[in-house]
Amino acid sequence: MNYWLMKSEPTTFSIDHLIHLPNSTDHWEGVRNYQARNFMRDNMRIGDQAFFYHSNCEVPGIVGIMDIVQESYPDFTAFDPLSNYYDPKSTPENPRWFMVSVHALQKFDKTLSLSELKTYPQLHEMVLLRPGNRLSVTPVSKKEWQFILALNTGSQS
DNA sequence: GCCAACGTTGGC
DNA sequence: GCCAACGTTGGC
Repeated sequence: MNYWLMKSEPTTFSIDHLIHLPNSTDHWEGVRNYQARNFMRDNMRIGDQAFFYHSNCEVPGIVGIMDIVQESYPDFTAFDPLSNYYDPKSTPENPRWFMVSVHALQKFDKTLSLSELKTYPQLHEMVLLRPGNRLSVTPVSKKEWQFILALNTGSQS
């Protein structure tokens, strides 16, 4: 099983949005970066788990946990001229962008902030924390995953 | 809202 | 295939 971190701007799509959908499940739309796409398309498997990360907001950080419930399929928002994610170069015959389906497992009581994550030497190698990293989908090592989960023991909802 | 870092585009 | 110009991301 692999572990991931997936970013979303909460004003666009937050963990609360996800939790309140039927089955707390939705497609993860709008990834328009090749490296992030490749992680989703080539490496994500059903049962993998991912941190839900809020970016570009007051307190950026990890806000909960998801699991992958459907492996990659074409991101249909790319086909919709009315979508913010429309890309005329992606067609149903030859899709360029892909999405997975995610399911919320848990929301943390409190955001595990980026600034706190940066204080732990155990996390210094995290892809998220690498200088200049902007990838919206990044791998998380098993050790990093377990360390972060342990930080939240006792503060889960 | 600023801006550094990075990715993409497109002329040549 | 180089690389300058431009657009985007996302912390601050």
